This record gives sequence, C-alpha cells and structure tokens, in this order.
Amino acid sequence: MPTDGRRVPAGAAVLRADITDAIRDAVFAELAEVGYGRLSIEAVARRAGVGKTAVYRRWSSKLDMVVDVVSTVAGERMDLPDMGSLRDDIEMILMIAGRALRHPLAWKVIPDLLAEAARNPGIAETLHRVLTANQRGMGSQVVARAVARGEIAAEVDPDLAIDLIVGPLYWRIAVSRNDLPKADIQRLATSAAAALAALPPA
Amino acid sequence: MPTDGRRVPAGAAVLRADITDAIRDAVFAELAEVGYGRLSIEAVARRAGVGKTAVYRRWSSKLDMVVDVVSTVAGERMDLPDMGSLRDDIEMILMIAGRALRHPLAWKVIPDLLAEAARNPGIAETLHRVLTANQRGMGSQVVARAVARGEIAAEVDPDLAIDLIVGPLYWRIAVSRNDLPKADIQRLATSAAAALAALPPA
DNA sequence: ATTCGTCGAGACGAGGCCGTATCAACGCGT
DNA sequence: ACGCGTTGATACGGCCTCGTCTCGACGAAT
Repeated sequence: MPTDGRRVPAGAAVLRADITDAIRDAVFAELAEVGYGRLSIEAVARRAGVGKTAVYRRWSSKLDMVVDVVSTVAGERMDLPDMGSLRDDIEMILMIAGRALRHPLAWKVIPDLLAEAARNPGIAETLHRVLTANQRGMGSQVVARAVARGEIAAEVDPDLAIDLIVGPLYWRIAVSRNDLPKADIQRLATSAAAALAALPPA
Repeated sequence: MPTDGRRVPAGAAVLRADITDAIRDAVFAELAEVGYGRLSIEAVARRAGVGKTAVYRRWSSKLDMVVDVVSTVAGERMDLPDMGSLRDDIEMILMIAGRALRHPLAWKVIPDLLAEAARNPGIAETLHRVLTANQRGMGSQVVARAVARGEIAAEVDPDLAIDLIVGPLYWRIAVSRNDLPKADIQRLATSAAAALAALPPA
C-alpha cells in the first residue's frame, strides 16, 4: 500500500537506455559527417532510427543534446603511469593522444567542436571541462615528476608544458593532416623533453 | 573601327570591383559568425548589401565562393628576415603568426575552415595550398639557416620543425583560447629552439 | 542617343528543418 | 488485467535557403 498517492508513477516506463545509446551514436556520426553547424535533430533521429519524439523527450535543444553527449563520452579521466623519465612520460602522452586523434570520428569531430567553441559559449564551457581539466592534470603530473627527478630545474607552468607537448601533435594530425608514424612520435617526445628542460622560468 | 564585329562587347559594364570587395568582406564576417557549415549565400548578399544576383554572377556555389575568397586573401607569401640566430628566427615566426591569429576574424575563421577541410576536399586543397606551402617554405628557410650557422647538427625535417614551432602557438591561441603574452612568446621561442636542436635525426 | 551588361529588388516553387501535437502500439510494473 | 509512459510515425504552420528568373534603373562605351 503506497503511503502517499502517486510518488511512484504507478505503471512505469522509463526512457529506454538502448534508444538513448542509439541516439548518442547517431549524434557522433552526424557531427563527423556534417559538423555541429549543419547538424539537425531530424537527421539525428532519422539516422538513429527513432522518432523525433524520442529525442525531444531527452533534450530540449541541439546544444543541450550535443553538450550532454560529448560530456558523457569524453568525461573519462585518466592517470598517467610513471614511465621513469620525463621523455618517456611525454612519449606516453603522445601515444595516447595520438591514438585518440587517429580515430576516424575524433579527428573530424574534435576540430569541429573546437571551432564551434569560438562562437558558442555552451560548447566552449563543455570542452573546457572535459578536455582542459584533464590535460592540465596530466601536465602538472608530468612536471611535478620531472622536478622531483631533477630533470628540470624550476617549476614549469603546466599550461606551457601542455602547449609544448600536445601542440605539435595536434597541429600535425588535426591541422596538417599528415601522417605521424611511430618513429616521428618518438622523435617528438625527445624533442619536447628538451623543450621543457630549456623553458625559461617565469 | 572594330575589325571583327563584337569581340569587345560594344556597350561595356564589367563586374564592379567595389561590389566584389563588399561581398568578400561579408563572406569573412559570415564565416566568423556562423561558420562555413551554416553560411548561406542569401545571408552574404544581405550583409554585403547586394542582390543575390551579384553573388551568383561571380561564383557558382558556396564552395566556389569561399575557396576563391580565401585564396585571394591568404595568398600572400612572405620572406622571413634573418634575425641572426635560430631562436630569434623562431621568435619572429611566433610574433607574426601570433599577431595573425589574434585577429578576431582569423581565430574564428581559421579553425572553422580547418575543421571543414576534414570533410570537404575543396576546402582542404585550398588551405593546403595557401597555408602549408607558405609554412613549409618558412620551415626550410629557418632550418637551412640554422644548419649553416652550425646551430643544429644535421638536416632537420622542415615539417617536423614547423610542427614544433607553430604547434604550441596554435594550440594555445586557437584551441585553449588562453592569452599568450609577449613574455610567453619569448619563452616559447627559446624552448622551441632547444626542441629543434634536440630533434633526433631521421 | 543608343546599346548592353551590371545593379538591387524581389517573386517563384522546391525542399529542409523547426518545435509541437496527435495517434495507435507496445511493454512494464502493479 | 490494467494503467501508464514511452515508442515510431505522421502532420502541421512557420521559417529559411536554394537557384532561377524577371523587372526597372543606372552607367559606360560607342
């Protein structure tokens, strides 16, 4: 006997998770294919094989939908294993980031969202949260270890460190769209380690 | 006395240059405001204060128009003055590129076009032509000078050199959207010079 | 003065997407 | 067995854009 009327909705029926997942996948596919600017809710529903109703019941707008989907997928934080040296820590970061950026969805979607962030505060805030926070964490981690090992003299600004480490990688893969073979990644790692060591103190 | 009928169209009237210029400006403004994906010819004409006719008389499609406009504006090649040292050459590049990237139109339009290039061969080809060619030229130039000065041992891949020089700058300004004060540019220059010197040979 | 192409304006039908509403069918908890 | 919310489908008016076409006006060369 329920104590207070219809707190529990009586005959249930919750938003089906498999449908939410199908929509999520469709959002990414559409983002890759036409970008955020051209993305339409109708096309997402069509691709997911669901009705517009199912979409609008979950999110109130395109921005809402994309922000939520991106947050869900990109939210994972990661801890970087200590590879024993600054150079090897950097190589590890480059390998991980490189593998992520090579994903056919990622290298179309990420630059698109970054560009959209320049004019859309909602997108900007989300990306800042899921990307920058993560990276700054890795940056501080690597810098702290290198200082502890005595590999670099003074504290280095973690932001500049990240610029020096992932900047060249992103430029190559996402901007120049040139291939970046493993050998080049290793050379970049050696080079970036030297760059960090040579970075003048603030 | 005309030698052959109407080779010269009789009563002239050429496409007016001032109107072409107005359209060009409008294209950039629209690109910055809504991006390539959402850019519409109608909106361009409206913003330029011209009729759609004037636009369609010049270009046959949105892709045509954007490619041509971008080529026209970004086509300038530049020679880098010899600053006397690798580090100072790099600082010069960073100052020039940094100033360009800070332009309110540039840092909205460039990432947008780069993202669009991932799915649009026409855009990709154009950007490759106007950007990469220019940069590779600067890269080879800087590397050659540094080798001649004895600052770096062996020949260095100009592509990797460019990655190391402009990658961090682009990442900071166009991706992280953090401010990059002049002091940081100078530190980046010192650091990038060390990175080039430490780059393992191919 | 005439001629001809460009100019802005806007009409046109077609088509896409918006956000809402309505419908019968289904499935789940009671 | 029943009730309820979700489901896909479809329709709606409204808005925007497409690419083409027509119109009168203007200007420059003849």
